[in-house]
Amino acid sequence: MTTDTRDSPMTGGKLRTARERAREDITNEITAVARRQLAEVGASALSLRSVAREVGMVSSAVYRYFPSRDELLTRLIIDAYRSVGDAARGAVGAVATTELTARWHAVAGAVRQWALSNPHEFGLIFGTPVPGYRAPADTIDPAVAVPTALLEILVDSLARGGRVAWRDRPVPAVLHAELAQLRAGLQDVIRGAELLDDGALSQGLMAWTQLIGMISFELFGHLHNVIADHDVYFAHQIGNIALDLGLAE
Amino acid sequence: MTTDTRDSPMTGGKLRTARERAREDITNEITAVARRQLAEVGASALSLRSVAREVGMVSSAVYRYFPSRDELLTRLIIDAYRSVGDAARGAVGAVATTELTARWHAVAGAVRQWALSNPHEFGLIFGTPVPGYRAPADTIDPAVAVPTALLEILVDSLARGGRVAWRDRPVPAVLHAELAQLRAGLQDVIRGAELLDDGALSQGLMAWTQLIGMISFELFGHLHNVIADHDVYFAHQIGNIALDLGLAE
DNA sequence: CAACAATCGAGAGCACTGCTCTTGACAACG
DNA sequence: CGTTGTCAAGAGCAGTGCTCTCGATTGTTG
Repeated sequence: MTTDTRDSPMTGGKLRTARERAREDITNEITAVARRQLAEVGASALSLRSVAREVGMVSSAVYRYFPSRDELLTRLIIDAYRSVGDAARGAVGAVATTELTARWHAVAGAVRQWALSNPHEFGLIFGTPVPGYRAPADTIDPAVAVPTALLEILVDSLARGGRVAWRDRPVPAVLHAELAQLRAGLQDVIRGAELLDDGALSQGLMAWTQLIGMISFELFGHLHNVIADHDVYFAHQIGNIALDLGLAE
Repeated sequence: MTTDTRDSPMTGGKLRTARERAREDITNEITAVARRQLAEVGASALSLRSVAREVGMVSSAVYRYFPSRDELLTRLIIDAYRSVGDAARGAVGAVATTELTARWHAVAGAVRQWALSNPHEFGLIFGTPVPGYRAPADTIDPAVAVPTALLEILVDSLARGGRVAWRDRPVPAVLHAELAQLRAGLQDVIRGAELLDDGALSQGLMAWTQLIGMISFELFGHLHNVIADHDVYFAHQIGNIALDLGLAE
């Protein structure tokens, strides 16, 4: 991505000499330092001035690159989504495609391990939203990586004859319509998404909620005085969820 | 509670004239104003100075009543737990004890409605923990109200012959021991807690996680571009969870 | 009742924050 | 070469949590 120099549609294109390249470098350095400090002190205590100090600039100079602290946080949110998405994809890739239960455990465990290793980043994206939180236009793309990885497993399972735990409940019409729309949107990103009938899609969303919910409980201290060995508890519950999803052997 | 004057064991007992009574009044007023501002601007933007201003004091005076901002927040956390616990108990009390599914829907809906009405308080207790977060010594008591209400329903169901959705999975020994300890602790607060076998207790914890997880997703914006009609989605998933719990008819 | 001790509200002050504005230096482009 | 746009630096503003000091009020005790 550094070789190509022509092919400039209009404004961007080739890296416009020092200025433009320096700007990108410095922007990256600021976000890198910010990410480091975020991991250390958490989002609420992250100080733009402190980041500037570590980078070696004065605080007002940072505003040339980020219009506000919230925009910096938004950038960190995007990075965090990308990071956890990469972790999930990497874990899935290390397991045979046909080993559905193993894949489910792999992605769930990878997300949890990522969260345990980066608690403040997890809190940033799954905890209380920051007040001046940026519109999710740029965030939605990387945010869907984890649920996509989950639903892909479910789709593969359905394709191989797996059936979600049956519930003899009618799906309300309005929910049916919503799920249909969601399924249509998923077709662009998941091959075979049409296999996700209402029950499967609901259960898939539920599994995603359960995964993040369990990690949140563990990380935010709600398992205190409830469960001490989080590892085995998590693994067991994740196994139960796999049964709910009816992952095909 | 204002009539009695004797009966002082040693230090506290009767309200020790003006000083002590004024102190309690002012403490309550500060927390009341803080709670109001919390609901308005959220925890991260809650300013001790702003609270002091609204109360009519100077900021340093507030420190006579709360040693730090974090202690004020801790107090608000306790209040929030109490508030949501009251909401849950109130909802449960309005439903016939034998209507287990209705009770489950009632408490789940009550918690969600409370969260929608008090999003910042929900974020305070179930979102990213505040950095200087106080030891949970005072918070555990009111924090168990909601899960207790849930497990009580499950216990009643088991007593009436209900059976949690069966999963043919062995429970690891260490988890079995943990659940036994948890069950022992629950005996003090839930009559019949011994009916909660490992599977039921696991599923009960899972239901609690699902409930809070779903509300978190809704409130923190993770259902954006996923599900638009949160009401029907929530109700449907809560109904599915009821089936998992095997609530007896 | 008077003297002492504890408590309280107010004010000043410190170090810090996000953010704005101005100033002077440098690079890019005509 | 000169003009224009970008940049880092500094000063400054309003706000924050928190500490300390200082009178004033209240409670307790000799």
